[in-house]
Amino acid sequence: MSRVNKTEDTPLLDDQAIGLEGRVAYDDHQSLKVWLRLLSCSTQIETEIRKRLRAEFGMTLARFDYLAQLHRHAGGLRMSALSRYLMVTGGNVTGLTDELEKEGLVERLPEPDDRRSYRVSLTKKGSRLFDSIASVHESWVISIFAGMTPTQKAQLLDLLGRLRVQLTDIQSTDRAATA
Amino acid sequence: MSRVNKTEDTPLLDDQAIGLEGRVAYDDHQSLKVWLRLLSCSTQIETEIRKRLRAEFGMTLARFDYLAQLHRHAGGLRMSALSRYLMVTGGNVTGLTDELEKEGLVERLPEPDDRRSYRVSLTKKGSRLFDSIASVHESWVISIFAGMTPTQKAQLLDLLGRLRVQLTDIQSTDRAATA
DNA sequence: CCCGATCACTTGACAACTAAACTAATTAGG
DNA sequence: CCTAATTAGTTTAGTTGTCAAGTGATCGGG
Repeated sequence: MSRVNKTEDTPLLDDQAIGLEGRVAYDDHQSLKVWLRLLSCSTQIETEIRKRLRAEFGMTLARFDYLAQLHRHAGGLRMSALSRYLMVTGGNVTGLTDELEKEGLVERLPEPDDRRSYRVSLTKKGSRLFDSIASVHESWVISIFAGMTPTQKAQLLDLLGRLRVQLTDIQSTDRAATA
Repeated sequence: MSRVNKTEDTPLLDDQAIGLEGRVAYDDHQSLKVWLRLLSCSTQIETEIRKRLRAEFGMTLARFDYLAQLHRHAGGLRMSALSRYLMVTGGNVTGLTDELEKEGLVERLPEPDDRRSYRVSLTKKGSRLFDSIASVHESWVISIFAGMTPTQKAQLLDLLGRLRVQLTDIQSTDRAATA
């Protein structure tokens, strides 16, 4: 959850120390401030949504995400693809699938071309359940962003887009370094 | 980690469905898109930093955050205050304190006015360790935000500030509802 | 072919966190 | 004072996720 400092924006080191150190040069901790605030917002929203999902629907955020991915890919998904979309490990997907299948919300269908693999898909019951939760979920998100104008939201979306570009760059160099 | 949809920005429901539902009215899923992208960025940065902290310093993110809070509050902090700053439960703080104390990085000092309470503080060793990590940590963050100009970072900081205002509003009404 | 490498998924051990019950100290009202 | 309620921290059990080893299916070069 927390990273360094959620509630305040004071630099971790004073400017003089950084200046002497000479390593990060004259950024005035701006990047650190942005990151800490970004993290703080993200964590708070996540906590709030998790709390409401549990309180009103007895639903876990992980399961909701799982169902949402299947909803978006109506033809079903391989478990490996789910693992990538959800950004969790395969072992976790196996466990979630077991539970959701036991409750009749999803089903493992055999993959004709590859007997190692399953195609996981929403059942009618799972689809109905997701639909009933999704619109309420979106109304929560809308209320969280109610303090921003559409223009501001568009700006935020754009700025985060730039950030995302940098992130994919960094992660591809990580992979290159490992390989 | 994942929420609904990290890798794409396609709406969960098509516009027509929302229009018929009439509940969230003409937002065109903009808020949902922003939230998903915000979450995606935050999670990716967090994962990246966690990975580097472990690889280069054998340090957990939770412990680094813990040390950072103590560094910012040089006089030491009560464990309850740490719990609030780090946004974790008290039980978690107890466990982290036990480990860090065992390694000689922090110390529990008795609180003269209140014998129920401790004042946790960095030791010299803990302080040195944190200093050595903090500047490298900030350089990582700076490189992650390297794709944005200072002006863009300032904009992002401002927009997230607006979001945070809304969040504190929502959470105070939550508390009021519970009480 | 076939054997080694890879891939899809499963399993089990473990790490990190939460929630709630618990202990001990403090505060406030009668 | 004394007792009830609150507060600080600890403990325990349970949840959720990771990591790494294991199993069986598939692919590809000799």
